[in-house]
Amino acid sequence: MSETFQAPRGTRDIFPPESDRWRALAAAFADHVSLAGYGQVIPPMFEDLAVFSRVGESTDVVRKEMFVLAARDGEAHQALRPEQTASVCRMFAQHRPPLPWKAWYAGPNFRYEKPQKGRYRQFDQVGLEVLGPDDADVDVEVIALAWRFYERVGLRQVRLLLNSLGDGPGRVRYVEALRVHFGAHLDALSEASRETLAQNPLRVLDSKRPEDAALVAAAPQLADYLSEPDAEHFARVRRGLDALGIPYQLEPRLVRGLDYYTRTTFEFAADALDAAQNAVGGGGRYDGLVADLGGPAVPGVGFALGVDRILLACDAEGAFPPPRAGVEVFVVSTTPGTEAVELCDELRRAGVRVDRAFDGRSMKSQMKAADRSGAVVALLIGDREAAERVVTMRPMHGGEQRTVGRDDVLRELRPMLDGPSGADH
RNA sequence: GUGGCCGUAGCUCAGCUCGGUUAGAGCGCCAGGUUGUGGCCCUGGAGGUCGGGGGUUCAAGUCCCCUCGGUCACCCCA
Repeated sequence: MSETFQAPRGTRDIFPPESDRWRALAAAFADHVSLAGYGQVIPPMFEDLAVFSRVGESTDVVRKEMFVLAARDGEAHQALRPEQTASVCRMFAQHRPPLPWKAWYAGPNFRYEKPQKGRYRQFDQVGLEVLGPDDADVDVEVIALAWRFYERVGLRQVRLLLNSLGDGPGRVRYVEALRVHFGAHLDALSEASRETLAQNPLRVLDSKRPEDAALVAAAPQLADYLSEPDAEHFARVRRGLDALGIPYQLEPRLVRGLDYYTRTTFEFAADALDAAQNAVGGGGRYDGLVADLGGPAVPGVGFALGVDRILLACDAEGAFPPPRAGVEVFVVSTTPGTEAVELCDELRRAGVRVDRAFDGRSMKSQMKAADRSGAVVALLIGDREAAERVVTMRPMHGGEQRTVGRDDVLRELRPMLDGPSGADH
């Protein structure tokens, strides 16, 4: 067993029909956000280490979960991306596309974590970002697009958690208040949280350790520290969501794992998901990130949705089954000639989905293969058919088989194939 | 990084408690029963260094130690 290779820890090999489902989900997302004017961007899968460092020196993502690439000189300057928001902002800072800039993306990210259900070292996300507008309506649009996407794939048991982290002076005062609050009870705080406090007091609120629960509950409320504009912004976000009938749950302790978030933050929890990792998406505003990456002071807001977890949640809810795949026609040939290769080629060029058997197996064996392929029709070419330039068409789900002229196959076949499920996807 | 549970055919598992002749089943795969025809049925076949290493023993899939891997959870997050 030690001689055989296997996929690296935390990665998975995906086969049909699951891979068909992945493709369908990505296609659904592309279609979904195209309707709202977003264009796809494809950033590289690795970046300068510093690009990701900007998302937060104090975060686990940066401190211990980065897949750092060893360069030839032995120095580490680059890393596989742990998320794509930073890459997209770097793209913006570098190329300066016109504002507002609405971009979506899809693809794998990498975090060096210990795997468990719903958490992998390579995981796929689809997401989008809007750079430029400061308008709360953009926050609403972004959240709504995520919410409607879950609806679109058929998920029902998703909860939207919403918070505002504030920004500017209010944020500074709040962080200071937290530092004072937790600092006064250091001995009551868990070891891990004491360390977090030194790095980023906000994130202590995120602690789920039981020993911290009382202190976290007694902590100052962020809402009391929001500046007037930030409070107004947040109110507008909520009003927009109300208008769209999108339910949300205010979660004052939702600070999220990346340091760049300001003001609106949100997360989507899949309640049907029987796993500890039940966040199927999240995002928020990051008004300072582009500037941190050397760009202009342009505000931004966006989200990322976890493809792996969405699909797990779909499993739990019986939603989004794999699309029909496979072929419609199967060619069975027991002749030594080129009839089968020619027939397959002709039909495929006409857009018919065709497979066949190889290695000169017996007709019985090939018929079994035809059955397994899911084809609606089998086309048989034995010595008799070859000699007479004809093909026997056998319906696989009942009906009389008949023999037609070789040149009439395509025309005779068409009515036997059930329309739309045919040539597309 | 820490902890619980689990590693026997391609897959799902029995056998391990109380060590003992050629390690089993179902499904899947291949072939035959029908010398040109699938699904059901019947028969046969291929396929396993029992995760790896060490130890105990006359004898280890079975007992002990180590190790690797998987999985779930903590932490954190998609």
